[in-house]
Amino acid sequence: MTKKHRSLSIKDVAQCAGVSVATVSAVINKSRFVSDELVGKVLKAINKLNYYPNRIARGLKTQKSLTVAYIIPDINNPIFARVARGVQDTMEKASYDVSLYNTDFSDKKLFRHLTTILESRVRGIILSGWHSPKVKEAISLIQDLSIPLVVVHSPRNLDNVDSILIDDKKGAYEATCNLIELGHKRIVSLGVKNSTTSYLREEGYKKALLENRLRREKGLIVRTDNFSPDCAFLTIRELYKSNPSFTAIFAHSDVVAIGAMGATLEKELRIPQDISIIAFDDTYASLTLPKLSTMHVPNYEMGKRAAEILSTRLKSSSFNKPPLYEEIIPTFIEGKSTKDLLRELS
Amino acid sequence: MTKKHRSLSIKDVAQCAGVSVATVSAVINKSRFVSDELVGKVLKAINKLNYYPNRIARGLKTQKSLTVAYIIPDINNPIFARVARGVQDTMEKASYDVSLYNTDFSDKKLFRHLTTILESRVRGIILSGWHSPKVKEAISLIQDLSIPLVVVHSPRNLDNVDSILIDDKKGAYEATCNLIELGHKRIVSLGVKNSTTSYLREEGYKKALLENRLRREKGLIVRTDNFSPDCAFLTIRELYKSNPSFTAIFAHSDVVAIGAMGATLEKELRIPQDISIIAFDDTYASLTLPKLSTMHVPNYEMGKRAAEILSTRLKSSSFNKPPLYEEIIPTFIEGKSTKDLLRELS
DNA sequence: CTGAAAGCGCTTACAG
DNA sequence: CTGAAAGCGCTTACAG
Repeated sequence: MTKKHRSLSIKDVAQCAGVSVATVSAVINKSRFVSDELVGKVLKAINKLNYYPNRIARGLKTQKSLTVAYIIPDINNPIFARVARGVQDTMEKASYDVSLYNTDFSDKKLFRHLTTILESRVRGIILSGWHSPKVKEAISLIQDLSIPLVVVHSPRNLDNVDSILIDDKKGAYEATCNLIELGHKRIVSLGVKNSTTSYLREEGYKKALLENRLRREKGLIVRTDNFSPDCAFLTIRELYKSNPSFTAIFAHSDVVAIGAMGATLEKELRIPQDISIIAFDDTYASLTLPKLSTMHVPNYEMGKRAAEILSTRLKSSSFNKPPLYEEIIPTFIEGKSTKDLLRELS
Repeated sequence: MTKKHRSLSIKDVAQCAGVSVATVSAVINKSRFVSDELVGKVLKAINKLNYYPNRIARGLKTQKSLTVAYIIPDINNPIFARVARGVQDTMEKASYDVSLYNTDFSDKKLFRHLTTILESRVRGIILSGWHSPKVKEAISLIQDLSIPLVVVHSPRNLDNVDSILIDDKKGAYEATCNLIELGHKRIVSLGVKNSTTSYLREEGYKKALLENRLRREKGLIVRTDNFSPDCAFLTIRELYKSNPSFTAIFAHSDVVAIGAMGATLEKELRIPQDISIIAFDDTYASLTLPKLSTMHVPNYEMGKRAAEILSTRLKSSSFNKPPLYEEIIPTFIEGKSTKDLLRELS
């Protein structure tokens, strides 16, 4: 249609409206008073030409871009997808775009993306997920360029950066107490190897046993290879063979809980009549049969909060305030996978 | 640290290296020969200053941005999350960024985002998901500005735009045939109201019955209110009361299949011994107990393909080629939710 | 109340 | 082989 492939500029509008570019700019941005007459002319020209102001050029001139970067391991993980929505919805209100970068837990990808991000002169960065130790290096890189950064679901050993994360230990403590209150005494902790998150959840489990004067049995603390149902299935199947003396399982995530459910069913035990299961995350809990009781992690809200903090930092007034550190406590969601042993006895 | 809050420019580098900006530009972009000596100086300066070239400025000058927009209903839907990864991974290789926009099926949001997108002078757009009829208007808007567009999982009634979608009818036909081959004769079609996708899947179901000379029973074709397990649960529970004469269910998605599983279990029937279930999408199929047999939709690959097509369009040579229309056939994934009735008989 | 002009950080002919 | 200068599309003092 259009002969030249260049998109329209403010000059074209100015010419069409018979005014100066300064005036066009002023009416677009309402940055200074313009007489009704000229406003009318400009608006007419904009409509006639189907003109969209060029954000890029504006960003170059004003030295501020209107995009923020959101870095995660993988958008296919529902945890990050939910955080992402929280981030998007909030930044959108402040009329920012958000560009998404998946690292797949790879340092190489992380740093490659970081280069792009820094070249893109984003206004701020939100980083989430448990990356490798090198993430510290990445963070310094960002901070050296004094780009506002907030971190969610992050490693704990960071300081000097706004962080928002889950109180894993407390959540696990509450999950375990829940089981104990139902009368369970022999409770499995189904964790995952090499995961800080899982490590903390195990700590919470231990604390709950301790406080309730229950014996901690080494054999009931198991760790599977990764956050997948299949690994967890094998681990719990094995446990049924070697040490089938438990009545409940605290699974460190919904995903591993699903594996535990499979092994339990295979053993021809019923959930919750024979075995109670409580999970963590609330990603898939509402889709299982029976529905899993789980510790709900408010990922959407965490993303929202992260974006709010970032927005605040972006208003330069609060640029130098001390870093925020917010720890969110998961809440118990009752499903159908836990049973009250005491009620049965009475 | 840095006194001025402006980020570094090519000028700073030029000055530090004692060369002209043209030379700095040349070494960064390898756009013309530069003597080893000057290359060395420039590189040293870049490192010393910790300089990142400004993509925005480059985009302004070259009249091409390096970002594409990806518009979807909701990143929390695993279908779109998977497509998104396909898009990201592919665009990334071509060193594009992708900005993500969620519409939640709202026209208002769609058009608001579109404004932002057009102002951002993105290089191309990928649109996916079943939006309202207004999506046609959105598409013309994009095409009027001759911005390359490809559409995935889209309405079917579009022409003149690169499209990549699922052959729902064929997939459903194969799912149903699968059940028929296993000896099932009374098969439920569990669909969803007001969904084109589901409508097409129902067509495939009917075709399979017809070709296999099975009677089509009105009572076995049910439609639930939306793609949620709970609605499907109620619908199938109702069906067990009113017309419990079937041995298999073709569920139009994994999510509704989960509801059907719940109702089946509630009725104290076993899957697959008493009732076979086959689903569609392969979003949650691998997480259910038993694992659902399902029709796998290669969302990642579709996103990848969409991005490839977009990349090709971006090379202006193929700018005017006729629009592509690719229909992908889902593949059967065997789970544990279907049973061979015939084998039992023999 | 409005316009002419400088400049944001780049790239790219054009000289030399 | 390299530099000076114009210009991408804006915004914003500075005049008037």
